[in-house]
Amino acid sequence: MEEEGDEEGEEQWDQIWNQGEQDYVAAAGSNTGGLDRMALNDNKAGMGNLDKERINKVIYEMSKGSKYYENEQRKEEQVKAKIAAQHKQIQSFDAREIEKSELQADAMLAAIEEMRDFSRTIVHIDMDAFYAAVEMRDNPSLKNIPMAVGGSAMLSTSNYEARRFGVRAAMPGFIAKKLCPDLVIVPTNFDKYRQVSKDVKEILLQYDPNMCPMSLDEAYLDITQHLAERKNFDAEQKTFRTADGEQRMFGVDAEDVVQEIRFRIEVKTQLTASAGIAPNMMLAKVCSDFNKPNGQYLIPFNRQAVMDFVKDLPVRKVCGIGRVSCSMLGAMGVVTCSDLFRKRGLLLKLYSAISFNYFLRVSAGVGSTSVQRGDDRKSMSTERTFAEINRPAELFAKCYELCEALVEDLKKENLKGKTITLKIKTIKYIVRTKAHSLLNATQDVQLLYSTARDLLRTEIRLCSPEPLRLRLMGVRMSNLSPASKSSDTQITIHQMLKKSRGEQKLPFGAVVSGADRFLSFMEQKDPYVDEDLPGANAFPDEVPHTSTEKDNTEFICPVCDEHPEDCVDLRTFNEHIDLCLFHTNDEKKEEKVEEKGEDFAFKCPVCCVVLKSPLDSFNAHVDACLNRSAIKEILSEESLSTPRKRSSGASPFPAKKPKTDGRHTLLNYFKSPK
DNA sequence: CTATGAAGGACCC
DNA sequence: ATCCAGGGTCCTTCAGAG
Repeated sequence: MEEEGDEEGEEQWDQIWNQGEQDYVAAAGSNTGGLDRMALNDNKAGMGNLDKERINKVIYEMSKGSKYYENEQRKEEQVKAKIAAQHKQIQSFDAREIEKSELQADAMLAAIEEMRDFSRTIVHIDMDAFYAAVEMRDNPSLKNIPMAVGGSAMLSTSNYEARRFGVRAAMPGFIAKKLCPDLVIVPTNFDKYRQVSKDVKEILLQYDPNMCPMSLDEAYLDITQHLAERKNFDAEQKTFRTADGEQRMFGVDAEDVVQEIRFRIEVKTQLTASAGIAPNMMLAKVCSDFNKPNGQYLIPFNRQAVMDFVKDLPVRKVCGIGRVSCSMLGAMGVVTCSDLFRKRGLLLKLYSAISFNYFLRVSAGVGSTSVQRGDDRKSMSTERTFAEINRPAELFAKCYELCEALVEDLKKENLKGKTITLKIKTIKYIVRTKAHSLLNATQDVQLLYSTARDLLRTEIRLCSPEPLRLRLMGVRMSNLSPASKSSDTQITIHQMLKKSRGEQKLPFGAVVSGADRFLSFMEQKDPYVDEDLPGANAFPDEVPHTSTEKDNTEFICPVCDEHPEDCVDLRTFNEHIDLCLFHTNDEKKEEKVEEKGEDFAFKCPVCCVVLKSPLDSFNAHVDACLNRSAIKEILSEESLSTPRKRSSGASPFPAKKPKTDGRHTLLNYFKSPK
């Protein structure tokens, strides 16, 4: 979107350009109960102060007392504490230190100046109120009325009518409705936006084949090459016509080219775009916001022009300096980019090298000039907000759902990953993440779930005997690598279990737990068993009276991995899980494993070897077994090329292994000569 | 002492 | 009556491993 939700520029910044400091001071307005981060926080010109006050008041009235608001207050306190700590630190510096730092900073600045580059013409294109504009285009009845795209929980963007009421992106729909009772909220339609985005991209690619899209509605271009070639264009190559046949010819300068781009976008999509033209990406981005909507702005390609532009530019306008940084900087009197320079001595001492370098570059108006498409993605995730869930069984079920969804996405892009992160948000909006890395990357639902489930289980236990009350759960996969061809043909644990199910008695260990089966009949969708299971519709509280037959093999507890005999239906099963969670601590569990050591053997579902190792080791073993190609790489020998054929006598795993170094034992084993 | 993984945040759209 | 998203990236800090 062209605005971040808490800020935007609708008209030229004339009135707001020098307003940074006032904004900062005024932000702690009385209407928001002193909570800066709740305020409308807008820079919009053309909105009377009265309106602003009213809007902030409505937002505050709607928010105060809510769990959300309380959490915002908590976060606000944290920021205040950070600022206080910073203040204390500042006071500990003496003037000479600062002077010394200034000299150092000047040296760095000289290096930055060295790298200043005016040779590239960078353009940032930004579609105006993109989602809203698309919806209005496709449904003219939405034009001229305040509307927004999103849901009652959150708006993605709003049209300009709605913005007059203070309705904007990143605002929950129910508050927006309060601000503007006539507001029409239409649901997002990403497929449509993607299509429009594609149409726009097609145009942009003609000006820069390496064009770099940042999202559906914005992109960076380097039109240097195009400008050079354009000099030899004939009239026809610079002429475009509207749908009505009205034609227009464009010039050869950067501004002409951008006019042309925007013209073509509008002809093709009936949507307007704004653009910024500058010697680097940082400036181009700021510029595209300058004459929004449907405008463009160019910063002349010389040092003086850049410095003039940057002089009074509020740091908040710079991409990368957000709400928190802005108030931290504001607390030491830094509001504009030139303030960054003035306070360079202080900043050097206060911030990390990376941050400080970034600040210096901003102060000098220096930014990146290479619009390289970022390489491959780093992570993939799914998360969902829901009405409170606190029953463990339901939490595990949600977790499984998310894992399934994530795996589906991973497979779409043919990716596998090593690190699994569970994200939870409590009903108090407290966010926590827990991560665990596997030995080898995987794409397998069961493996993903078994890991995520363990993380979730730990969290549930952590707050025991209180229930874990969540409003959001998410699963992320990182440490990604392409799922190789060999892994396409690799035997999945799914298939493996299907095969071995008949002859194998439980336990399978942690890799395939009871939760899987439990979930599978809850969802009427069994991951690896074809037969129908009882109680398909029984979740969570309804007892499947239709099945009186006692088949407790299906009730395998995701906590203790056992199938307790007293579980005859879902109700008793849920009770068991609760009991298990709240009365079994980790020590007990480990004792159990220890105790049962001898008869508690796991049979690897992949290589069929029986392992008498702790659960952790067993998991590690299966990880390894599942990824035979990886093993091959480690080995590059013949001995384990067909792990499944190994005789049961020769375990591919050290029989007894201290579980503390489980992570590397496997590797060591493979490396060491037999 | 350093390279690394986990956890937590800030930011962006 | 309802009562603040979801998909990413990058940076910082901390702790334990090598």
